[in-house]
Amino acid sequence: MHQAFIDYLKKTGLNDLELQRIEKVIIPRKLRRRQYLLQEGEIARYNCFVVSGCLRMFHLSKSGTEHILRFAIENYWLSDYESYHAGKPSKCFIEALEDCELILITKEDLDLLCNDIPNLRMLKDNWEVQCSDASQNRILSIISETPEERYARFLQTNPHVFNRVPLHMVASYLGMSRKTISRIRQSYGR
Amino acid sequence: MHQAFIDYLKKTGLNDLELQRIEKVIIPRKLRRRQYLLQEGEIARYNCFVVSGCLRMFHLSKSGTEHILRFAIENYWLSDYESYHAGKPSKCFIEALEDCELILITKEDLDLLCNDIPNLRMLKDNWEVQCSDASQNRILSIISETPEERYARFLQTNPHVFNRVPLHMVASYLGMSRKTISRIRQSYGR
DNA sequence: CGATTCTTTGAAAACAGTCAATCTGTGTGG
DNA sequence: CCACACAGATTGACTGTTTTCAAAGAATCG
Repeated sequence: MHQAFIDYLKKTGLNDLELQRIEKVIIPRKLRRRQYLLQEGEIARYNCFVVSGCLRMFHLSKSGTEHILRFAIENYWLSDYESYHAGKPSKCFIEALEDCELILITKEDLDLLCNDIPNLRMLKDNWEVQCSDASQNRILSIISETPEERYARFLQTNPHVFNRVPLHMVASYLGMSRKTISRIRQSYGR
Repeated sequence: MHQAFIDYLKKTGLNDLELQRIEKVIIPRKLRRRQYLLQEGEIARYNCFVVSGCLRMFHLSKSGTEHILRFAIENYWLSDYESYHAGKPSKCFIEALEDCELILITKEDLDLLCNDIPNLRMLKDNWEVQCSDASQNRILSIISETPEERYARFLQTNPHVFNRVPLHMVASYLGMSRKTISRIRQSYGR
């Protein structure tokens, strides 16, 4: 099942020997809708590549409200990197929104592999750069734009996510109530 | 003047040879209050280490409002990493809020050095992890907390920044108006 | 078809933003 | 040393928007 993962790696120019080393340590995992990959308090030991499916990472406040920090779909990497990097208990949950096929790698294995395989390291560095750019843009969006603008930006930037997740989760991701997102759609279209 | 920078590097266990290599390529730079290190449209060619002083990076919206993306004080690294990594024109400004002493390194030089000096690479990786953790927490804070809570969190997490920058910039960083931040202080103390 | 999940909607209340004026403290130059 | 300018902080009245809560309407799935 993890052929998609291999293909993804091959695009980056890894040779067969390197591929074999990677295949030795990866852990394929299936998740059904509503299953959790990570729960609050656990340590995120794995970085997770999404072969198929869709997940969300969210935080649960004391008052019981969920706040979505990220979505992940095919070809995304996902983990609670704060927990992953520091080895501390996570403050978040990661939940499958659809049935998922995932590839897990422990931080130890991935770090070792990255030391020996420059192309893999590049891949990882690129992903991290992408993430940090996305974070910065998201921060700017939240502090500077109106709800309308944020909605429009999300729709434009993440159409593939938008079409797969319930609207109230988009609202949660954008930091607005579902009432507000409904109102926007009314005037803004769709 | 860049002795502080050398000391900072030494703490990470670099040897003298490595230090010499680094010293060859760094560019000391002084900025006076209100001077810009980077302006919108320019490419962020440098990563910048703050020896002394305080800076802000902000975005200027079409309507003329400034939105602060980050502050930097002593021992922080700073750049518009979106521009820095991709070599694209920046959407932001970086401005000195006080007279500053900085150490600049071009991306090319830093990348080369990091390839040869594992300790330096670790240093850089650590900084990036810190940044991404901070971003994630900031996002969570904005989408899940009330202005009061965000204010309190900033006060607690960044007291050294808080005491050095004008209040309306804290407001801008937190994504609220100065009216709101004033109101909070009235009830919340100070 | 029944049950669950998702989306919209209404009315009331809470809240934050705008604008403009005032107040404060700092520092500069005459 | 004083006067003035300047940047920063607070305040008030008003406006507009968002949240809350709850309930009803759609849509989807087994």
